[in-house]
Amino acid sequence: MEQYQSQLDGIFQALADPTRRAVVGRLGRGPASVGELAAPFDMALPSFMKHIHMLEGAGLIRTSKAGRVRTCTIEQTRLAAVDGWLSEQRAIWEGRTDRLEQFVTQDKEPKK
Amino acid sequence: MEQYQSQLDGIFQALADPTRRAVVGRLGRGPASVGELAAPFDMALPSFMKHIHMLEGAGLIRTSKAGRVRTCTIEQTRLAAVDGWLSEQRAIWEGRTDRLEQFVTQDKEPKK
DNA sequence: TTGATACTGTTCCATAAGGCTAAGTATCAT
DNA sequence: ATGATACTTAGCCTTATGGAACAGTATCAA
Repeated sequence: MEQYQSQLDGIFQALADPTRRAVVGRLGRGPASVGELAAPFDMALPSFMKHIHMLEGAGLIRTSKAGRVRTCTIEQTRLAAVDGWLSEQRAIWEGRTDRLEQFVTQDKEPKK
Repeated sequence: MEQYQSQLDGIFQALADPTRRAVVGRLGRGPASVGELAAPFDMALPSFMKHIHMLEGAGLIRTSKAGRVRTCTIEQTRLAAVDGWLSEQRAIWEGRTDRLEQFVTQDKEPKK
C-alpha cells in the first residue's frame, strides 16, 4: 500500500515516453524480439534497450532470452494498476470515497 | 493526433510523482489554494509550486489568482486522455484494432 | 503605514533521463 | 573456424527533475 505508490511512479514514468508507449502498443499484438521492436525507431540499439529495461523495471513487460534473441511479452495486469488509480480518482470526485481499498490493493477483475 | 502523443507525455509525466498524484486526489474533493495543497508536504513552497506548474502545464489542473491566493481546480477531462489510451491498449490486445481513431481523437463519453 | 500572509522569481545543486559511440559477448550459419 | 547476428556493457554528453535557500512582490489586517 506504500509500495503501491512507488509502483505507480514507475508505471506512469515508463508510460511518459512515446517510444515506450509504442512498444507497449506493439506488444499488445503479441510477443516480439528486441530487434523487431527496435526496427521502427531511428535510434541506436543501446538507447532502445534502455526503454526496454525501463518497461521491464516497471513490470509492464516481461522478457526472456533464447539463444541470442530476447523476446518481450506484455504484462497486461500492470496496466490494471493505472486503471485502478483512475477508478480511485473517479470515486473521489464522485464522492464515493469508501471502497477505495478495493481499487488500490487488489487486481481489478475483468469488469464485464 | 500528433499532439495527442505529446499531451500524453506530459500527462503521464505529471502523474509519475506521488506528490502530484496526491494533489490530483485532493483536488478531486474540491478546489483548494496553493497553501492548503502544500500544507501536508514537508517541502519548501517554491519546490511545491513546481509541481503545481507541472500539473497545470499538463492541463490536469487549472489555477487562478484572487488577491494573494491562487486557487487550483482539477480538470477531470484530462484524465479521460489516460482512460482513452488504456481503452486503446485493451482494444489492441483484444484484437479490435479498428475504431482506434475514436479513442484517440475524441473525448470519451461517460461509459455507463 | 506597518506587519504578516501568500505566493513568486532566481539561482543553485545532485541525480536521473534519453541519446550517442565504441567495444564486447554469445549464438547461429556455413 | 569464420563471419554475421543479436544483443550487452561501458562511457560520455546534454537536458530535465525534484529539491533547497533566499530575496522580492502584492495583498490584507490592524
